[in-house]
Amino acid sequence: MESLLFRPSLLQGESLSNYVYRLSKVNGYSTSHYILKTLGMKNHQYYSNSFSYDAIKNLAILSLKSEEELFERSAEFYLQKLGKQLSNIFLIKTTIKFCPSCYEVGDIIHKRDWQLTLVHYCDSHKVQLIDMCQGCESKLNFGALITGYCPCGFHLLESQVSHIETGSLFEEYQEFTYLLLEKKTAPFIIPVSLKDFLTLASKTITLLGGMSSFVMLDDLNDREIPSFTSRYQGELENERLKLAMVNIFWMYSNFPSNFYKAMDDFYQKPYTNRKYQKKQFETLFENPRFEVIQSAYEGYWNLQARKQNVHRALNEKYSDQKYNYTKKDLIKKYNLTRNEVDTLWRKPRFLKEVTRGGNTYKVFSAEFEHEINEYMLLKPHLVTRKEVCKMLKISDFLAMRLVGTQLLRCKEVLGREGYFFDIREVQKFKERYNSILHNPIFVEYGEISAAIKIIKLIKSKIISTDELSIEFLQSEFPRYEKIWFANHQLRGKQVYSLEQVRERLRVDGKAVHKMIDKGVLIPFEIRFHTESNRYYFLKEEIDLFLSVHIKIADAVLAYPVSKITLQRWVNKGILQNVLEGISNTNLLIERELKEELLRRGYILS
DNA sequence: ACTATGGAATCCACGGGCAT
DNA sequence: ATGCCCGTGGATTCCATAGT
Repeated sequence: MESLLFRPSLLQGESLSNYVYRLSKVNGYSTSHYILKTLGMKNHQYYSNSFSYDAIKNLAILSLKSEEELFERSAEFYLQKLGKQLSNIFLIKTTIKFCPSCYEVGDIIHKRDWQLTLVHYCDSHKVQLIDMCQGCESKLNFGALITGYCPCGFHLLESQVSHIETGSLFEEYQEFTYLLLEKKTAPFIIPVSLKDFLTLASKTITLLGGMSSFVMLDDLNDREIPSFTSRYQGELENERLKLAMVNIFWMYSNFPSNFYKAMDDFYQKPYTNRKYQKKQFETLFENPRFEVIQSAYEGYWNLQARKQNVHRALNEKYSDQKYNYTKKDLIKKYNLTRNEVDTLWRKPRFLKEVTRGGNTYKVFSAEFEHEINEYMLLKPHLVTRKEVCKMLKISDFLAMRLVGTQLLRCKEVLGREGYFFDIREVQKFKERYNSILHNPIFVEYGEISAAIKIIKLIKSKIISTDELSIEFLQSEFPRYEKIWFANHQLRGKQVYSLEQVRERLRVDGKAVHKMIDKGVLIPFEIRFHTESNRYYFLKEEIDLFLSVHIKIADAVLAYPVSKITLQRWVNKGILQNVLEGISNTNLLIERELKEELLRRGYILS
């Protein structure tokens, strides 16, 4: 194989197919057929500017050019640079775009960069590229450029030229893309390479697809941003792709203001669509380069979460993606001892079974992780029962009584047996109730038992500390005593089952269980041999509970105060919500409410 | 000017009914 | 028990108004 007689130099930006076309022309061939045959190329490769390694090698001999500089002009240059995935989206092969002004001059009919769907105008003439026949509106291929005619008979030289609008966002966008093509990086939110920008664009379109355009382009009637995930669609709708690309560019300019505007619109999409698109977009953040966008994006969802506009599950997605922990995981993460971890593994409710490699393992379910967190916070404050006795100056026996009556709560210490207490709770108990515990007036009522009962009444806000006079106790105490502690045996007592309590309180069974867990209701627990625990409640106790508490909705009817104000008082801690963390209903203590209303002058005595 | 409050509007999540 | 649907409660924001 020998070199050709005439070997023109490569022109600025021309595609390799364009060069082969010129090479044939200057050497006097009527078509490119001869050269293509010599190179070992098929016609469709020529049309799509796809040159194999062998073809380029042969062309280098024919033209006396280096293989590198030839390769750079082929579509494979971008295929190599962007990878297959991005090329599939952004590199057009079967159809072409052309510049009518370039075409008139005749030398350059096709440029390599015009194969990219992000380029829409010719940088030397500032003219919009044409991608379809203006006679029949069908797509054009490279063959049409060579012959000069669309198969319908329309002459390409008769194409109308439209100049780019100066000062438009579209112009700004195109200048940016040419900067990307010329240089390695261009300034964007962060300095981006072509590949970075296309990655960003390919993910972003999942958000924008289907939304109405943020940018006005006068030559487009249809203002819905197209999705170009389907390459076929993308090629057919090249003009609309322009709209998509400019919108993507718009979304990240004036960052993050426009970004948030776009996110707001995205949020209006139906949830079922949104959740998949969201997931798709988030794969962008696998690349750490887009950290700035990620933090703005997460900021947006956090804001929505604060507004209660998104599901909690969506919001928590960022905080913890781990679902299960192995023993090793926990030891490492929380610096636990093996003993402590083993204790956790003895609690079936924390554990899940997973199958890995055909074996079944027990793992710690991350949904209970907060319990470990609480334990870690509690750990430094734990004291033994002996220390509690010292602090409160009480006997070991009384300490056990306080535990039995739930006035002091035992804490579990992982990996250790025995009774442990939170020193802060003990301290609080000491400040509030130690004087009562040691008050001589309870001697009359059976000493310690009476003191415990009274503390319990105060804690339940049934009586206040001001009322602790001898006279009061003599007159009122037996009644309360009867209600709360008369006899721990249920025989002969009127009781409610859990089901009945549920009905009386008008709440769900789950809520009752939560109330038991949180100590709001204190049940009698009866353990049957064959069944799980059954709960019973004293009828009087439940009736009392109902009579001393009031729902916000009922309070609004009973007192001259608005729902919102009561909600605010609860939020500020002015009023206590006894169902906090249990139900979404606020249940107030009516006595507390009345006092507050009186204090603020909402009601008179 | 600043704070507290109420009303309207809006969202999500829960509770409860119902079917399975 | 579990899943689904629907009504409703609470949280939040914006806006207007009253009181200081």
